[in-house]
Amino acid sequence: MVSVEVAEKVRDVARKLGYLRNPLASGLRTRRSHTVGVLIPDLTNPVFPPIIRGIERTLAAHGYVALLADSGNSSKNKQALTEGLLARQIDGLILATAHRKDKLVEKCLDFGIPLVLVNRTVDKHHVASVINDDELGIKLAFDHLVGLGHRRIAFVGGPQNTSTAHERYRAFLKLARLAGLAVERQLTANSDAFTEAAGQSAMNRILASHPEPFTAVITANDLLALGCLDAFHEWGLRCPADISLTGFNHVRFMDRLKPRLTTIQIPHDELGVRAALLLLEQIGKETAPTTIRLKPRLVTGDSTRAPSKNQRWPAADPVKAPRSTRHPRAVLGAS
Amino acid sequence: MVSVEVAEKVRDVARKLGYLRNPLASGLRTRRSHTVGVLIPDLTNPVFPPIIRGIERTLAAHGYVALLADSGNSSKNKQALTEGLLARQIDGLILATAHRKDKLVEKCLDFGIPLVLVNRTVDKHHVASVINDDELGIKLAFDHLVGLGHRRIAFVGGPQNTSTAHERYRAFLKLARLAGLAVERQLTANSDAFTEAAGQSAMNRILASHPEPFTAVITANDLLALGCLDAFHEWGLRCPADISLTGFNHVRFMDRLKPRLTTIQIPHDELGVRAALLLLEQIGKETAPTTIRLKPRLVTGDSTRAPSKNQRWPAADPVKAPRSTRHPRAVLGAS
DNA sequence: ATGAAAGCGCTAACAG
DNA sequence: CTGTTAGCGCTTTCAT
Repeated sequence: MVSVEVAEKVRDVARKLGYLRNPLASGLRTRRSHTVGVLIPDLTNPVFPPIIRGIERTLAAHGYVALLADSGNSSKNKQALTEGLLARQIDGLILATAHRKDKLVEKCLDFGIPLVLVNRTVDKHHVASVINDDELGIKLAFDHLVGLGHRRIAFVGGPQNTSTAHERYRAFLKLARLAGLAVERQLTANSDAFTEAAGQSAMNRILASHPEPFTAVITANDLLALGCLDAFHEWGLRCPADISLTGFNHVRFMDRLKPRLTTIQIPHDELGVRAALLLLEQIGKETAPTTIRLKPRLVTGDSTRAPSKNQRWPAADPVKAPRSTRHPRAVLGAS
Repeated sequence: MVSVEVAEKVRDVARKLGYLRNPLASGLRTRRSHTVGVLIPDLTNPVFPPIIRGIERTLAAHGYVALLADSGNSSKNKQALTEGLLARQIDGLILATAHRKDKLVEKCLDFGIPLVLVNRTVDKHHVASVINDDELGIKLAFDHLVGLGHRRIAFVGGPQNTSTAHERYRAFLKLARLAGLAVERQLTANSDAFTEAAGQSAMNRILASHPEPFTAVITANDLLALGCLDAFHEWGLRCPADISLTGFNHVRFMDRLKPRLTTIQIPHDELGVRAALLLLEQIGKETAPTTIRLKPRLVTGDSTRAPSKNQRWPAADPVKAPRSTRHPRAVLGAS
């Protein structure tokens, strides 16, 4: 070994000459690319940026870099993009796109690449996952509403092929049963996307079934909640005067809406950080698949209040406007 | 050459065996990684996700993949992350972090790597850039307000070391001069970040100088506009009853705020798409640095209306609350 | 035309 | 312990 100061000098000169070690070449030899794939369903969905940020920051701190791929909610893309990532010799993969039964997840497991699911997981929990405690989240909303005196509570859920939507729906049914509330089929509607348009249409379905008046709605997602507000508007219902409403996810700016939305805050940043750490650990050495479940908390706005004695309730269907152009493009969302 | 069908068969078998060409190895030989670095200042700022999405989608369509790095607004990180990206043999670099005089941009130019700036550019425009036409944007807002009858208009700008903030500020001064409006120093304030907190404090400075009443405010960014709303609230001013307000960027959900914000929509997606295309072109062959300037458009909400005959105006400073904890963490924003 | 061989930049295994 | 060499998977060049 040469003296430390000479070594330092060499390094200095190397830097000055603009030498940068080529990690691709070294990776060719060591089969380590120090690169991780991150596949998300839709960057535009406000849920994901903070997660990605957490992932990226943590990876960078460990000398890794993120290959970002946005599937645009298309499973064809998912497939193709993942193949591209794998070909690029990524050391591991973080998927934010998982469905409850997910072909791609199975393939990746078969492939044997270190894999971590974030935000959503699969039914068979044999994959490392970092998710929100959705049951707790719904419980927080439910208890909050019941505490305010609500007894007839409706539910607007998301696509049941995602673990988040499914868990939230199940949690609602369970809590309602435990609390001794009659769970009427009419009072729940699951939409096929986590979007405002889908939420609006779900709430419309509930209201169009002319149920006995209910005083509160729990939704599985903030965007769905926004859609409910649109539906309320159509039917001449006021929030929170006639109906209380809760969201889920605490998307930015929700505290600046007409009624500030009461919602469930999930630790997005930490979700990303923990996912990255879990993956790095797995890359280091074989590990048994863990599921990390982070605790959400309730953020109270003013979209919830005690039920009113003289609730206004629509006598008939609203006059349909020619076309509600509020949501021109159906952008598929996610949670 | 063997027959086409045999070639096809071989490819099929190769796929079935799970063969994926290793682009790292081929890149070692060809000095093409088919990889592009994307450096952004803060993923959490709602301006960037759609830009990145546009970039990522376009790159993917051309067989490229994005190495995403989030500098968290720190220039040390910028430096380090960029070095990491360059070492990884990226074929090109997209920077969304540029300042008007940007050391890093100069370095990258010296390095000779294909470079495209997006959203913001540098003063010496010798770099390929895809930006918004900020002068036009401010003109749209200005003309809208003047058209409504406003004559005394204030301006809240952003950090003048970014081209966006600088252009918007200059455009405002120019338009005011051309329209023959007296431009009082008191009526303009540039904040040091594109955040709600910075906007609030800037508007507070203006109001605390006790200027002759003004009837409208143009801001250089939606988040700054939100901060202005907070300041209005502190001073007992109503928007739009007492003061009209315009934003800039058309951030999502701005159309659901208390007063729906009148703002300037810039084509974020296209910004990303065009930046990616410009970079790919440059990677293909040496090209003269172009600046692409995309056209924004006005989105009218109800934060703007004709000036009121009986405008309410604060007689004294507001009673200071112990501390406005509205913005606990100062998160540096960007535009 | 077809096939063998060299080498991209690096590291790990190997002699010296 | 130090210095040399082979080879990661691919492309390109050079013989055949």
